[in-house]
Amino acid sequence: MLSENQKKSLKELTANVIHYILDEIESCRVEEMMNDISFVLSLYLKEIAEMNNPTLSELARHMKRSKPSVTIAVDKLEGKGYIRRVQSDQDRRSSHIHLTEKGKRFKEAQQTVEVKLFEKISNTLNEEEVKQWITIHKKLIG
Amino acid sequence: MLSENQKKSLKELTANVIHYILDEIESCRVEEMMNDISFVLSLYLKEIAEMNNPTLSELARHMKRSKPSVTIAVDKLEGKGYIRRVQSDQDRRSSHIHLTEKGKRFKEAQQTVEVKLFEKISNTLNEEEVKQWITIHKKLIG
DNA sequence: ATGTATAGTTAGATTGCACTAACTAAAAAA
DNA sequence: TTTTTTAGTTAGTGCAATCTAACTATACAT
Repeated sequence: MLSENQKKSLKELTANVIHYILDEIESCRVEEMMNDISFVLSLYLKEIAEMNNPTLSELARHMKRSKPSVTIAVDKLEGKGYIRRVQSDQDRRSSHIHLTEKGKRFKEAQQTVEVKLFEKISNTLNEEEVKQWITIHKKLIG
Repeated sequence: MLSENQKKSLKELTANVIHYILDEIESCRVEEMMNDISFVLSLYLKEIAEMNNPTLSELARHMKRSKPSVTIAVDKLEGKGYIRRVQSDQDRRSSHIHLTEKGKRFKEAQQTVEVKLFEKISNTLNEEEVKQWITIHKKLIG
């Protein structure tokens, strides 16, 4: 069992860790392309990057948006050069949404937070602590 | 030095940890009051909760928004019962923005992510691992 | 006391993103 | 073959959030 003091310290630290991560994410977002595309468009792009060349309908289902809304978002992302539509061979009605090189760069930029955390861990902790970190987080999220 | 395999594993795990946290945050937000106030209003409310009964101008400065924008946001939050304006004793032009009980409940709801992580750590890890977690994260964010 | 600066609001315009309804074209089912 | 379903777009609407400009009322400085 943890003592009350340990609990208090742990609570504060978890709060700080969350804020640390959120701040990192925020600063990445601001740096990257917040002046080029809106927050909402970045969510669409993120979802596209995570799915595997989805069709517009699949994307609409995943994001729980109407198809007209998604059409407009995809139009904008295509206009900005982040994605392109590639007509399906199987179904001539539908297109698959592919990331362009610019879109892939966005995806990498999104990963910056992970990379930062990874580097922080590699650079800050010694080997033993890294092993502990891995063991602990496998348990936590597993 | 870490081996290539260890690096790979660590990279994957950091990415998973970030996603885990983001998913938790997302689910909290959706559960709580996303049907009552918009994402943007929740950012205003969060900032108000973090500041100490700010005036409208102070809030505008902190959020880098124009005063008319903030006026409207504060009107909405007041209309929804999350905050109230309290006229300043020193300066009759200005009001301080106070959280209502409902607003305070929002603040607590925002803290749910931290609480969840705290509980996850307390419940999942043994005492030794908790100590390691604390040591490691103090180093990481310190 | 008079002039300038500050706190906040109102008015009006713009933009982004969401929706429904109605449509076209293709696919699937009858 | 004809009917029904599906993929996606277009048109039209509404709301949220932002801005600037102009305003009122108070505070501060000269």
